[in-house]
Order: sequence, then structure tokens, then C-alpha cells
Amino acid sequence: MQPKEFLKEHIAKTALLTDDEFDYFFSFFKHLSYKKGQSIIAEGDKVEHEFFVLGGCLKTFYINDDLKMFILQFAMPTWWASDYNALYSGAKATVNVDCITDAEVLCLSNADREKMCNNIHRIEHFFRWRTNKGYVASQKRLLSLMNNDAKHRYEELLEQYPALYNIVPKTLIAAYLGVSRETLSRLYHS
Amino acid sequence: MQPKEFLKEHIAKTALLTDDEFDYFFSFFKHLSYKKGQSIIAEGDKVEHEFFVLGGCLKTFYINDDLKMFILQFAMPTWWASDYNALYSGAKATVNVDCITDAEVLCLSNADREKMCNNIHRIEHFFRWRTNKGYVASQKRLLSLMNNDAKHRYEELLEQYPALYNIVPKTLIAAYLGVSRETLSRLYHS
DNA sequence: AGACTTTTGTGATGTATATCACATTTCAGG
DNA sequence: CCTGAAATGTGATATACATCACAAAAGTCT
Repeated sequence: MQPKEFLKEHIAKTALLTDDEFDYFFSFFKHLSYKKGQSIIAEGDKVEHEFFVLGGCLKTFYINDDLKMFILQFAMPTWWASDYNALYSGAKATVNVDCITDAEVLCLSNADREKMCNNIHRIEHFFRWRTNKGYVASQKRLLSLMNNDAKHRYEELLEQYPALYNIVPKTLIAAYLGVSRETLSRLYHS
Repeated sequence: MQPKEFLKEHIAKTALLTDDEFDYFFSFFKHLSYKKGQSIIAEGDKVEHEFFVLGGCLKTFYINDDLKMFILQFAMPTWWASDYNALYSGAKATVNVDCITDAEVLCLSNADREKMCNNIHRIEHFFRWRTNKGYVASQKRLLSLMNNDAKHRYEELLEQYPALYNIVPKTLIAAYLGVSRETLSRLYHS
């Protein structure tokens, strides 16, 4: 499917835009391709864009002082990714975004999003609901992290994203679950 | 300060409404008072409202199968609370909201919020930014939970809400941090 | 295919935190 | 002010998980 159609279908689930409105909306996106392993946002960067995933898989992650990695999100097609704290506040990135596989994305600047939200009410409606859903998902994950052990969280993750199992190394899955790769390995080999 | 002024100042930080618009906005809120210990939303309820805290302190929490409590949020004045998953999706509540102290709130229905968002663009703008901020805060807490030990999280919490120390029992603070009350007690007595 | 890198498995050991049990203190209501 | 309930402190023990170390297996590139 063409990027434009792909985005259109995604938006249509939350907001009804006329064809003209959607054309206007789409005109602000830049189509970009990345290779596996490439960095899209690195710690310390000024963050001015967010990314809608067309194909491939990104990871959003934080590296602590001991160089340990924590994954906030695996971004698959139709997901959005950025360092939203930095993007919204103007602060430097503390969170990185990388390509786990070759990836195709649509890139949108913060300024353009705000301009569109301001000009077209239904576009603001779309973005409100996108964040509403993200907020609810984030609360759910918080609860799961407090309530469930690593094995339970692992099964939850695979149920939600079966595709991940084949695409991403177990080290990364461990970094998402918040356990060591050794523990994750032992979870399903004993 | 009057509830109306209090809400007006809160909104003004994100959206510029005319006086007429704000009067319209305010007209949808119901002013309610609760006693310490009262339940506002209980597991299994149909959730149709969200609550803006004027005074006092609420807790939003989940009880697991072993009757263990996990606190998602302490809601202080100017904070909003509800079971947003249930409120947005129409599902039954899985999360509870209770009063830790006597509390005054403004109550807004989901239907009225959506009506207002639809009628007045700037109101939708306000709600988009409210959730944007909540989303970013939630991601930060997720990272902290994965990255930092209980002591670190405890200090972080007290730094952010010094008031909590005197208002809420340590058991509840432990339930927010995701540790047992015994462990929390030992953190600052040894 | 061969060489090198990345990923994964697994034992041994250490550590933060949970759980259980009970004592002590603090608080709220009659 | 007294009394029972709620909140807190603290020892003993259990457990999930981390860390370190090294080996095996699987990918990747020229």
C-alpha cells in the first residue's frame, strides 16, 4: 500500500477528514528510509520531529549511567515514535530512537503538527485521541510491571506482538520487560 | 479561591478561552464533596465521569488477585483522576478511585467533555495537552520503575510531592513505589 | 566457505526485596 | 481520657532476579 493510503486508513479510525483536509495533512509529512541499526534520535539531540512507522520496527530506549538499556517501546507499522518529553518541552533528548530492522517512516515536525492542529479542528481531535490511547497503554504497562513477574510480562508481550518474537533479539525483549537477558533465557528453558 | 476561578487558572495555562467560552465550559462541571475514605469509582462500576481535584487528595489504585494494592496516582489539587481506560472505552472499571482525605472535586462526564471538545476547538486543545503531559509523566515513571531501586524512587516521590509525606500513610506510599511497606520502612530506618 | 561478530544458554554466586510473625506506636471516636 | 483499630518497626527466612564468567550457536560480511 502507498504511504498516503496507509496513513489515511490510520487516521480514519479516529477522525473523519475530507479528502482536501487529508491532502493538506499529508503534505507536511516527509517520507524517509533508514537502514537497520541507524539512529533516528540520539541522546542530547534537539528533537523536532515525530515519526509514523510505515514499515519495519523501531525501538525507543533509554541508556542509564551503567550503560544498561531500557526499552520504552517497540514501534511497528502504524505506531508513532519520538522522545515526546523532549519534543513537547524543547529539552534535549534523553531517549533514543533506533531502527531494529530496515524501516520506512513518515516524519512530521512539532511545529507543523501544532500548526495543523490549530488550523483544522479534526486534526487536533485525532492527536488528542492518539495520546489518550498511548496514556492508557502506558498506565497498563506500569501496572503490569508492578504486579506481574517477568514470565507473566513476557507472555503478555508475545501475545500482544507475536511478530516481535522472530524480529528482535531476546536481549532487546529483556530490556523491554525490565529483566536481564539471562533471566529471560531461563524463563523459557527450564 | 472559588472553584470557578481555580479551574479557570488551571485551564489558562494551556488554552486561552474567552469568558463566555469558559462559562460554557464550567457549566458542565458538578461540584461534589467527599469524606475521607469514601469511594468515588469502584472496580466493576460503569465509569462515566472524570474528576478535577479542588482540595484534598485522592488515590487511583488497582487491587490484584492476592488483594495487594498498587497505586497509579495520588491526585492532589489541579490533578484529574478517573479510570481512563474504562472512561474512554466503555469497559467496566478495573481501577478504583478513593479519598485519602476529605476532598472537593469538580465532576465532568465523558459525554459532556466530548460535546465541548467538538463545539469549541480550544477546549479540545486543552484536553490534548492535558493528556500529552500525563503521557510523558507516565513514561518517566515507567523508566524510573525499571531503572531505579526503591530508595531512589522514594526520594524522587518526596521531592516531587513533599506534601504527601505528612498526608498519606507509608503503606500507601509503598503501594505507589511498588515495594512492600516493610521494605519502605527499612529504607529510612537503617 | 571461512572468519568474525552477535546472540543465546547455563552454572555459580550475590543482592534487593518479599513474606511472615509479632511488638510497638499512633490515631480516631465515643 | 480511654479503647480498639490502624499504622509502623523489626527480626528471621524465602525468593526472584542480577551479575559474572564462559561456552555454544547462529547470523553476517567479504
